[in-house]
Amino acid sequence: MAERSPLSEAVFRPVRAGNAFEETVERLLQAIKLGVVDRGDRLPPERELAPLLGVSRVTLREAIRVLAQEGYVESRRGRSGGTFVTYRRPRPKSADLRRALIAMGDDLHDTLTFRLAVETGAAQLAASMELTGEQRDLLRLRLAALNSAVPDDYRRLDTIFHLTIAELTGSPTLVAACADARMRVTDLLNAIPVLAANIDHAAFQHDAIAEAVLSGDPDAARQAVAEHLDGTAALLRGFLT
Amino acid sequence: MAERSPLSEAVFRPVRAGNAFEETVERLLQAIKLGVVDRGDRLPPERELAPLLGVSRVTLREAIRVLAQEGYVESRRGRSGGTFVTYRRPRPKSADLRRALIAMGDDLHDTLTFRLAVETGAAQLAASMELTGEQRDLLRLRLAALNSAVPDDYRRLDTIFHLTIAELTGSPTLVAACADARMRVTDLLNAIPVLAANIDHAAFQHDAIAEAVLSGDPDAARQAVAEHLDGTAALLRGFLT
DNA sequence: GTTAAACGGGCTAACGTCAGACCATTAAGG
DNA sequence: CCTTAATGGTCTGACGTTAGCCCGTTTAAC
Repeated sequence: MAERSPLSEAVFRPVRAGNAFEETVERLLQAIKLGVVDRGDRLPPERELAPLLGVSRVTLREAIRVLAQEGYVESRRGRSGGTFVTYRRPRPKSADLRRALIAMGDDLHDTLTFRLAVETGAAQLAASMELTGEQRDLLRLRLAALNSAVPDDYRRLDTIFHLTIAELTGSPTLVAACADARMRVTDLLNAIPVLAANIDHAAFQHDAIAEAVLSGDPDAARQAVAEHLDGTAALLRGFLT
Repeated sequence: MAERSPLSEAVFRPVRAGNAFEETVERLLQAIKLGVVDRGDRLPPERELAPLLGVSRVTLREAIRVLAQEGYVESRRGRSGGTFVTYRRPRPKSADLRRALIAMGDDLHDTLTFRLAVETGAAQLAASMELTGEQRDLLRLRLAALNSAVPDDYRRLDTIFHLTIAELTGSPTLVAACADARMRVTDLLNAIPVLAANIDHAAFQHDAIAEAVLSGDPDAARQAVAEHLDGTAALLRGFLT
């Protein structure tokens, strides 16, 4: 009789996360923090971006205004003007991390679980598909970029590598889900120092993931992603104790 | 430079699927068609449901009005009144299925891929967790209900069984993702006749899934779900040729 | 039998959002 | 150098959405 149950909660959950303005800010932040648009890059012109986001130009501009005030972007007028990303990842501080972790509360388990599910699912599927030459090249390219990243660019290229796996499945919904999942841990990851030892370890795992996907070994791909994400999850949970 | 790429598309996709009214209709249809609220069940009172959906009562009532016109629900006033589900799954017609399949177009691959990813991910995770006695009982209960379902109730209880797996992970986001994925194939599944042979085969697979989850065998759980969903996917794709 | 609680049904005034037109600024192209 | 295209910046009028209040109906509780 539709008592209060997780199923009801899943279906009777909010239809929208906030008002159009807030959601637009959030989405632009996602693009910036995930590094889909890098520092110095230009956002699409307002007249293109607004319809892409399904929002009026007025609303989009309000969102941009806030981001400009917060120092994420800068707008320039005139031909070959536009809105440019100025965001710099802040220096990681473990105090930030603790605060962010505590702020997430119960959502931490939800977030990490969801991320593990969608990313392992994506890797498994990507590895079980017939990939075109272009797709293989793309994955290799992204892996190489990640492996030769300077520390400042590391998180950004790591994100893009992970999303590339999802991209290979050809499911836009799955890519979006992985992007959302990643976004929910971005602030946490950005607060973790990028240490050489960690990078080496991660690089090893990234190679394993790419290798498994390219050689068409679904189980190995899933396993490699699971181990990789479990490492991050354990690291984060460790800060909570 | 943020060219047109799957990554940009993922992050510069619409912030909302439609207006509040349309999304509310869609969500209520989800609740009804997935069978979270069964025929004869009452929806939560408008004054409770509106805030749950994050929408004003006016908007909710407009959505309900449409659903009432379409014959999905009926409202009664007075104490112990409310809005009651009257929806009956229509007789499956293969013409409906063809039409629905063609209408989905490219979304079919996206939908099936996404569903496979999230449901296998959920099963894998559920099987790798320490389940409480209550959780184990819940899963057994839902499996038993499904196995003794009359044909009319079959799809509904099948949906609930699948979502129960996701529920075990304790991740509301993952449950929501599975519910969304399921919703996107509901119309297709409802257009497939419920044949005894298919049910038997599915029952076998459902047992395998539950068994794997309960005995804590992640790989078997994932595998069983994958086989189960691949069967459905193949069936659907078969109708397209 | 009376009362009060729990519903759906309907108003209104304020606010958010939209589409579209127009202005201001800058640099590319001729 | 001048023109024009491409951008951000601004305004207006219409529409969707909201919060809050009150009404009408039904029935459970007393």
